[in-house]
Amino acid sequence: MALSNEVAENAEVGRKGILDAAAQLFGRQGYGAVSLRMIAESAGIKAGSIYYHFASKDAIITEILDAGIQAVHDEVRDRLAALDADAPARDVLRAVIHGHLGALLEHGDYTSANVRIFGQVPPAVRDANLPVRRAYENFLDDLLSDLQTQGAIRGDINLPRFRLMLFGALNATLEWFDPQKGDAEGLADDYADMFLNGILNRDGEKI
Amino acid sequence: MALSNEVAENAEVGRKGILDAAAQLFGRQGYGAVSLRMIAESAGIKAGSIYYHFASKDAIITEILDAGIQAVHDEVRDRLAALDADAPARDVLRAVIHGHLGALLEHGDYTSANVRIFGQVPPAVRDANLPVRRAYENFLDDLLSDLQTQGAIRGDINLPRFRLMLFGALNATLEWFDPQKGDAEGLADDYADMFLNGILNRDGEKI
DNA sequence: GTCTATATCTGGATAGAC
DNA sequence: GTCTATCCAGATATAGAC
Repeated sequence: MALSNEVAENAEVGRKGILDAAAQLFGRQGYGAVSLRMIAESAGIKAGSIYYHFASKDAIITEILDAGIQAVHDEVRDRLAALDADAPARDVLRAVIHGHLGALLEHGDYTSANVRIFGQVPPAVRDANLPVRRAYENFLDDLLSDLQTQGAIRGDINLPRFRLMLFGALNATLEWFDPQKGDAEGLADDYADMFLNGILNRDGEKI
Repeated sequence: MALSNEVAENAEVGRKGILDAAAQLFGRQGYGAVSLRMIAESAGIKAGSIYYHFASKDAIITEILDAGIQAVHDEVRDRLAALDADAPARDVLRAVIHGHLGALLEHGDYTSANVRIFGQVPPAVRDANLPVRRAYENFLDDLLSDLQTQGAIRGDINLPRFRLMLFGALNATLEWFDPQKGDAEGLADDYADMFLNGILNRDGEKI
């Protein structure tokens, strides 16, 4: 009986256990600071065993990076799908911001690992992640383009530049926001308000 | 004659040569990817010689991080000082954005190194950089607070949160903007416009 | 599928000659 | 102030037992 139990326990670690442990460590400590020994210990196995599942450290990173983008893309897509077909532009943009920020701050080590370590990995690994990134960028650019054509977004806004600005601001929240202490949805509300309406007081114009 | 020339050449490398080489490499490749041997080679000396000037790799980083923040702080302060005393809030905020972005993108390896590697260095090094960061943050918070009291910034804007959002968006430009190809001042104009006025079309409200 | 043991390399750091 | 030579710790990765 002991044998079959041990086998079952070992089998549970496996590939996913390594990926989960690695994603958590990379997201918190960065690419260079995390060794295969640390990943192995966190996953409950020995360092050498990792090579049964992955060919290299970079192979692990590559998979984590792709999963991270995909999770954000999926979350944003789902929130948009939940809207009414005739939802106003404000709600569409809010859904994007809430989805992106929610995936980043609340769901998961893969998304935060992606944001944190993408700039630190070797160029070859970065290149491998580009197709998935591009797909998400194109998805958003199409959406924004529609909103601008409809007249909801000002015509003089440079859309790719706005997207880069938005991503920069949203992704940077990882560096200081703690979802345990603060309210991620409230943060998304504040950000959406600033992006959509600006910070200047317009009382003078309205009156 | 040869002797004195050689001494002069060697003396020119020294402390500053090491810092400059290190800042450039760190800013481009990240903390973990840059070794002391690489820094030494780029500075034109051997790795062992670095320890005449610095006690450790972290001592080099610490100095670069402080210089980076200070350069941005100085640039923003100077641009504000160049304004008329009764300059409108729009111009004050524009000066901040132009100064921060200008220091980041055009003047120097130290500022970009700071943004790129701050999240990668050991905690002790990060802590050492905090006082200089805090000083810049407090400087901006005081400025924003004045503008809000005057009624220029909407009363319901959470100022520390706006500052974090602003920094996130501005600092992220390092990841994609190339000042050789694009116009940094034009970029600052676009960003300032989006932050101050928002991206939504307001024609309907005005008419 | 995981273990132990180890090969190989590269990193930061030190000592002493010049 | 810089060089050469070297120590030592820690990294990725491999080989073969179980």
